[in-house]
Amino acid sequence: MPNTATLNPAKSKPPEKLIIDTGALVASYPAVPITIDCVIFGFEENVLKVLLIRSDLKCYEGKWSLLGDILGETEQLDEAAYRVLLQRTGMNDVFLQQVKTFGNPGRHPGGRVITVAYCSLLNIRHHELKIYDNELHWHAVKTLENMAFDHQQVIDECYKWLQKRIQEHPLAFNLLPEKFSLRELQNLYEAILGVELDRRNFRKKFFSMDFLIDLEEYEENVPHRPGKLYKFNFEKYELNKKKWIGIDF
Amino acid sequence: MPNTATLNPAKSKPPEKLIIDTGALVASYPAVPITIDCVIFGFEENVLKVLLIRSDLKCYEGKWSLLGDILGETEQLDEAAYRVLLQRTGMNDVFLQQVKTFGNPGRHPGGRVITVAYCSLLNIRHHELKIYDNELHWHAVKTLENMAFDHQQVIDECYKWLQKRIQEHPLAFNLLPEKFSLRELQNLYEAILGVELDRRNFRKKFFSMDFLIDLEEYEENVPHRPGKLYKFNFEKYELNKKKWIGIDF
DNA sequence: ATTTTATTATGTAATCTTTACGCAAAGTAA
DNA sequence: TTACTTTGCGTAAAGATTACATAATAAAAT
Repeated sequence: MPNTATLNPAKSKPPEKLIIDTGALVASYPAVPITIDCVIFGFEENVLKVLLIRSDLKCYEGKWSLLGDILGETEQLDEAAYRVLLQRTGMNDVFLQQVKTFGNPGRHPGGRVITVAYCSLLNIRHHELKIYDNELHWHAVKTLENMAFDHQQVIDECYKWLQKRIQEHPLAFNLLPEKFSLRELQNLYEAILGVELDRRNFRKKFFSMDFLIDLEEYEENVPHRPGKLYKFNFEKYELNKKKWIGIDF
Repeated sequence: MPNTATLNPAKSKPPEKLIIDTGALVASYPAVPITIDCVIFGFEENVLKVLLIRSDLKCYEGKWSLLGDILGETEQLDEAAYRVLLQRTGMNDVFLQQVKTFGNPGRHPGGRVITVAYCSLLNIRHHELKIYDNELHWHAVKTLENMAFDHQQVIDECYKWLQKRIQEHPLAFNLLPEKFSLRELQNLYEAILGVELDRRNFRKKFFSMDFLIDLEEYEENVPHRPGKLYKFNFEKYELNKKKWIGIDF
């Protein structure tokens, strides 16, 4: 027994009988169908959007649904999420992260189905959609309605996750073109967080973090003075990112 | 169609045929057994501990396992996690939160089992264990070994979650007695984060947050000058907690 | 009773960060 | 040319963090 266990010999009892046939054990467990749902965020015209399709269930006729699929029998969860993305959008180089599992017994009209929600971020401009089955389209996150299943709740949770996460991690750059102006970056933060930020302080903050590479290039075809273009230095970020957040709540 | 959908009528196709029999649909899905595993953290003698039992599988004989159980057929995920906690420890007023779902197809020797990991925090002193089946005991998190399944990985993820979370949320107070000294609070942070903190600045930080209630009571039976006791003002925290974190990474 | 020791409690100065602004320069449109 | 918008740079005040100093209190040792 490891030295870390603080045993109480008077009370503690070892397992009654060890199970040998683990296969029979697992076969005796009730099983539940598992799906993966992808909340795919994009950013266009200064609006945060999410990719949705029409539900193909009669009882949700006309309603919108997340991109999802059944988990393959030998598939990893992450693997399945990347597969859903690839099958439904044709894209495979996209940010993706598990956010939360939803298991309300009544969430699917056909019986219990548990879904693992993944959040994904992509640049709408860079990744042109090539598949349009089931009216696959971008919808503004702020004005969603007519969602099938519990997908409004799933999106709400992923949106909250994104709002928090984008403040502490360089997620924004997955939603922007590779070359972006500081104004575009600020518009993205303002749209996602729903706040107004001071232009000059925002700029100062990002320059002080020192992860932006000045490309010495300028915006084109803008109806005003063109801004400088930057790209994010992911290599430098990986080496220098904050380890210590600090106690504060 | 909602005004938020940016349709491309040339390419977009509605669902081919709507599914009416959702029950048959769900019944056709492959199903996977689901378990809930609870990573229950406690704090004792300035060491972060986790509650474990002996595995009752022959192939993991002598190895340690998280407290878990199969998800009931009509049970919510959170509900099942609270049930596991109550059944295995006799406690029901404990902090609990979903952290991550683990679905590696090879993680269980008896076949595919997906587990939803919950993180739980409790005060070892306040909640005396009353059930000791399967050698239920506290183990120091830092020196774990001989874990069954992928439970080392599950604990690692929950520990990382805790390290981050405790800096931004008042979780610490679930691990401490209701009345605590600032020294105890600091010891807890130092043990969980694995850092040394300056006593004077730590104290200043917590006083400036202004969520500690000075009980005008003092420690007893300590072999030195007794420190003042405090409790955490959860009501005030709920009203005044930070909404805006700030961009920083 | 006095001294020693450990620990609590409070303070302060220097540095860094955040916030709230001001203003000149560059490009577009009247 | 002039007005307008937006970029880009700057600065001063307030606030937060860091590093370190010292007095006060209680227990234990002399």
